[in-house]
Amino acid sequence: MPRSLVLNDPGCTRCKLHLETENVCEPGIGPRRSKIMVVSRMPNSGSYQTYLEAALTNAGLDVNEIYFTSVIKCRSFDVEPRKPEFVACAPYLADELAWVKPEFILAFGNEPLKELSGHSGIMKWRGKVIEAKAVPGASMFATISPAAVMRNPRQEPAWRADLKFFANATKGIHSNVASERPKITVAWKKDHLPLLKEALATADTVSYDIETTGFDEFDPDGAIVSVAFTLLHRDKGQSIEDGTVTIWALPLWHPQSPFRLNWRKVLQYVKPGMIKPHRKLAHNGKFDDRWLHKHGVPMDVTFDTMLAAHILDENREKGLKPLARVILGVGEWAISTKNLIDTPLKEVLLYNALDTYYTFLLWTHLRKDLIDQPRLLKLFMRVTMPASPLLREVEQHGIWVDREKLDTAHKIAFDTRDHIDEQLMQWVPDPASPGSSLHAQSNEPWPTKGKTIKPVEVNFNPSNFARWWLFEHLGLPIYERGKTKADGSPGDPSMREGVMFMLRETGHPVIDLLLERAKWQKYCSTYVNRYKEIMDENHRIHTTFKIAGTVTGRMSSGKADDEKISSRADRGRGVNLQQVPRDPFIRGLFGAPPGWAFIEADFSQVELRLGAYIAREPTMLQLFAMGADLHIYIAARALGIPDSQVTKAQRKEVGKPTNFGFLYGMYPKKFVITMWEQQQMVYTLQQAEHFRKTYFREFPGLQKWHTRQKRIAHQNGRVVSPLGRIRHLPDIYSEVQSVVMEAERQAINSPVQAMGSDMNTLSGILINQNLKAMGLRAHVLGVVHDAVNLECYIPDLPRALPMIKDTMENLPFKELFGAEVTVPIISDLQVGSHWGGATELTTDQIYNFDKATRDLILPERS
DNA sequence: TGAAGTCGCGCG
DNA sequence: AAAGCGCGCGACTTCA
Repeated sequence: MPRSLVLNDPGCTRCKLHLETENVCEPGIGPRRSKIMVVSRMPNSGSYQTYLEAALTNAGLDVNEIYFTSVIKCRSFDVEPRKPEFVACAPYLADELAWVKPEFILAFGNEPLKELSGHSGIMKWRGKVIEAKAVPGASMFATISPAAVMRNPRQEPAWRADLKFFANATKGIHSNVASERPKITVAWKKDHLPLLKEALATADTVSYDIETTGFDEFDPDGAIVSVAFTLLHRDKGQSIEDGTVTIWALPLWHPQSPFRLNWRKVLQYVKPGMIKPHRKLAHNGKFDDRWLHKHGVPMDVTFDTMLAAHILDENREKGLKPLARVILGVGEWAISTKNLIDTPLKEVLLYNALDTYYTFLLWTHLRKDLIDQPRLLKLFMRVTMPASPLLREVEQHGIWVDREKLDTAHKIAFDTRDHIDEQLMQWVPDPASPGSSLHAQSNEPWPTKGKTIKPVEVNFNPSNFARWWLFEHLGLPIYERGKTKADGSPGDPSMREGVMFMLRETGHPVIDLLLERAKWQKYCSTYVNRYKEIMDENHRIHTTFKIAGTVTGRMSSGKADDEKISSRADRGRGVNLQQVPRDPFIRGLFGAPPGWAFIEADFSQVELRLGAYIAREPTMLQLFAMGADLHIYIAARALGIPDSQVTKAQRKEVGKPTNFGFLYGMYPKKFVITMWEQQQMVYTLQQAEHFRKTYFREFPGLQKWHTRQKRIAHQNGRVVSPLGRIRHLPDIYSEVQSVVMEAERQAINSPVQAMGSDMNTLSGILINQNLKAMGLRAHVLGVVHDAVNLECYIPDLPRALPMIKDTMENLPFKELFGAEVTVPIISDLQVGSHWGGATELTTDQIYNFDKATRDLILPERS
């Protein structure tokens, strides 16, 4: 039905915003039939508009030819527009779009993106050409809003690159086709292969990338579709800039490839060339290296552009495409489909080759940035880069699972959960007439699904059913609610553990059952079931580490990104091996195969030691010098008991949270909560305040250090760890106080966490090197923030154990980083057949490892 | 049915 | 007024 255009309606009362503004329903500004439309979230204020126009002009656009408008039409700073407001405003923008009919649309921020394209997630969609759902045929682009850039100036370069990209596109300039680059040589025929091999073998630098099919390199159907190289040749003494750059592509398993049937042989043929150049560049090379190793090419990246970009700026996007956009000003070159097999070979090769070329160009930029920061360069070359081949090995090797134990645990976990469910069912009423049940405390009817009348199913996980059942039907009190909903209605009643502890006081028997059930449910779903699914034929489980996954330099572990796509029936083999429950019921499922021993080597209290060292806190340093255990020390004081009476559980549940909490800026209120939730111990706020004061009086260096870190963060916008790792803290300049305070706490935490994780990574690297140099039969199995796990052939334990301990306790800080570490670093070794329940060895047992010790810790394997 | 957001908990 | 940090993932809900 035709509808007249209503570009603006000053009398609009469609949502509450009209009450909050002087100017109801502001129309856009600019000429009708503009080729370009810019859409913000709300009408821009004068200063934003000025800033925005200057930036657009700078990008090469004529602002007089642009139509500026917004999704929300009423400008208000007091009321946050929510769903109803967006719904109310939508028709106005739709009218404007129909009226102006732009060819190019630029959306600023997530809401305009969503309104115009239906997609959410501005960081994912920025910088791409997106189909504008509202205007068929128009090209749409999105980037972050000028407001976000003004709040956080570090975003500015990338934002300006986005604007430039957009401006070029409106003029028909596409940097991906216009950019000058060497022509790509494709090895189409057998005769070409010697040329490629020779070119590789004589290259100074090779940038490489593979295209693959299948899920991971273990997939029996997995194959390498193609491989490409960008090569740098230079004569002696010639600079990198003056060298000769060539690009090559080699089709392998692709259906149109001439080498489809003998792709493995072809790969083997060029292999000597591939591994010859001393500098090997790749973007996330660990992935390619895993595949190449699997297919007999021992390739290991020496300069990874993803890792370099991350160490230089841990907050930025690290994908090849966003980096190419921001650093090189290159637009999209990706082929549209992810299905390489159905994509014409020529396209695949072009894409593959350009990946290597842009990786190469990125390297020329990133290496300069690193050379400008020598400390960061050292850290990069000595820790970050060597971590890539180490973790490549670790991921390939996997960790051994005791299959029989796993089967038993699986059965126990599911049986236990199901048994608890049966008991809980006694409290569940007849769905038809819940009110008439014996236990009913209310007449509220059984809940239904969303807006339908379909009844929800019984579900004891936190769900609509469980909340209704617990808080309506059984009438238990609501102590806590979740976040207020978008429409302003109160959040759902919380069912978290801490709340359940409080509900215990009601004496209702379902509470303990629910608490117990939650534990077993998690065991079932997250652990035993997953482990069973992903265990390979050698009873091993594999993870994927992210070297550039955290802002502090820690490694993270889990599934690879492409394993997370939920549309895939098989959801990948990866699993997080850094969050295996300490309960021996789960942790004890992992271990070393028969004939081998499992070793967990962890740094004792390392972050606390480093905190004391970095803060130069005299009392703590003295206690550590005396060999004290500060977690026991502080747990005893919090609990009001002698040191000797502190149990392992109390050390973990009271000592650690208290030390780390206060070290990193925790306040008394949270201490009270922690004591209650960990120990069900009641501290009053006054007692907690007193305890905290006592803590800081006892360790006076901490307060000064906190002040120092805050000052540094405010002055420099960043903090630096003793080994040179940088944490940028743009939020320190926020106008919102709570955001600033968060950044201040991060300024305190980051150097400590960064140094601990870099030490741990370095340990893994050096231990692995030493194992190889000594010819020991042992493998690193994983890194867990302050621990390195290994498996070792039992006869080699006497030589491996002392080396591991020595390596960790005597890291070459001075030689590698020029740092003088003045706190004792201690490594504790636990050895056994399995991870959970391994025995901690004394120093004497480690350095004089004998049969008696072996029989003690590995009784069934001696 | 998939995508996105929230909650809660596992680890350090 | 509000205040440990760093992660990954499964279950649930809502929305298109």
